[in-house]
Amino acid sequence: MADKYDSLKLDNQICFPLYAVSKEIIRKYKPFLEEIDLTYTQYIAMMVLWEDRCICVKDMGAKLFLDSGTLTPVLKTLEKKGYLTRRRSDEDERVLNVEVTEEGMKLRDRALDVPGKIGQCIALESDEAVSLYKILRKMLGQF
Amino acid sequence: MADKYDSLKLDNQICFPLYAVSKEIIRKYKPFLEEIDLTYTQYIAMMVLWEDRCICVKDMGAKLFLDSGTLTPVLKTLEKKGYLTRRRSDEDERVLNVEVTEEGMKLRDRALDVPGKIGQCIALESDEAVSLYKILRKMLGQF
DNA sequence: TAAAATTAAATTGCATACAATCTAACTATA
DNA sequence: TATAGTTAGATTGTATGCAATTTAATTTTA
Repeated sequence: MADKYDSLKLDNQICFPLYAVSKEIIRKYKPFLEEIDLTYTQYIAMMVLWEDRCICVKDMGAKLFLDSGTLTPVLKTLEKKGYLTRRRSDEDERVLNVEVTEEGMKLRDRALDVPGKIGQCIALESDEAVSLYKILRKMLGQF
Repeated sequence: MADKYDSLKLDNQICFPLYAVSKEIIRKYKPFLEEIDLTYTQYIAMMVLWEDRCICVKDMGAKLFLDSGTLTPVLKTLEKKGYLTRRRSDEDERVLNVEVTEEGMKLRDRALDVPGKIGQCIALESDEAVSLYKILRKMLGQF
């Protein structure tokens, strides 16, 4: 029954369904986020700003698990859209502070129904959602 | 305590940790997969071929949740590496059959220790791994 | 304090992802 | 059976994502 290659079967992977589910959910976000002219990456960047108002690229990267190679173009796009400003720190010129604009804060109200819409797409029992959340958070803590 | 914007906090998202954990694990794969000259996407494509030997692009896409826009260049790269052949079906010229080569099958032996190495990086209790797997599979089934 | 080391972003190069479009081939139907 | 519709892959364009490198600024250290 069991052969030495079982561990390489797609159905026995734990990472693959993680990868696939993640992509599929982000795909579900697309139509809702398009209504407020954001991509998923832009959306999570704005989430950070909606909470922190002003944060440097490094700290935002730490929260989002993204490096400057990814964040720089995303933040430049959001700046062009008028949702944030980018300004070097006065104390340390290496640091770039990203600050949400009034327009950026207004966007939050337009995003308010996105989480609910996504919740409807996922359809997990609440106990499943809780344990999924806990396990993922535990894993994130290990990185 | 609770405000109307709570649902938009990064810490209250279920998709974000899914997205972040998925990326971080794929990053963990990188050094192990580099030893056998594969990227993660190439690795899961090879996994399908190690099981099925010959499969068309559409069916592989259904298994991997990837479309031809992603798969075509991945399969062309794997063809260049000599791990598979690409040939139009005789019965239906629209269909492209992808078949693993002997060289591609040899690669499976070199990949045998990858799952174990990744398992050590993840460090989940076995009950957590089981419920994570079950929940993700259930979600995948809904797409 | 001058040189070395470190740090934060930006840049470059490569590999995905995916929507939208295109092309060729097959199928259904009037 | 001619035509409309459908299907499978490939292509195009845009947006990530990340490793590696670069640049400028700051910190450490000899």
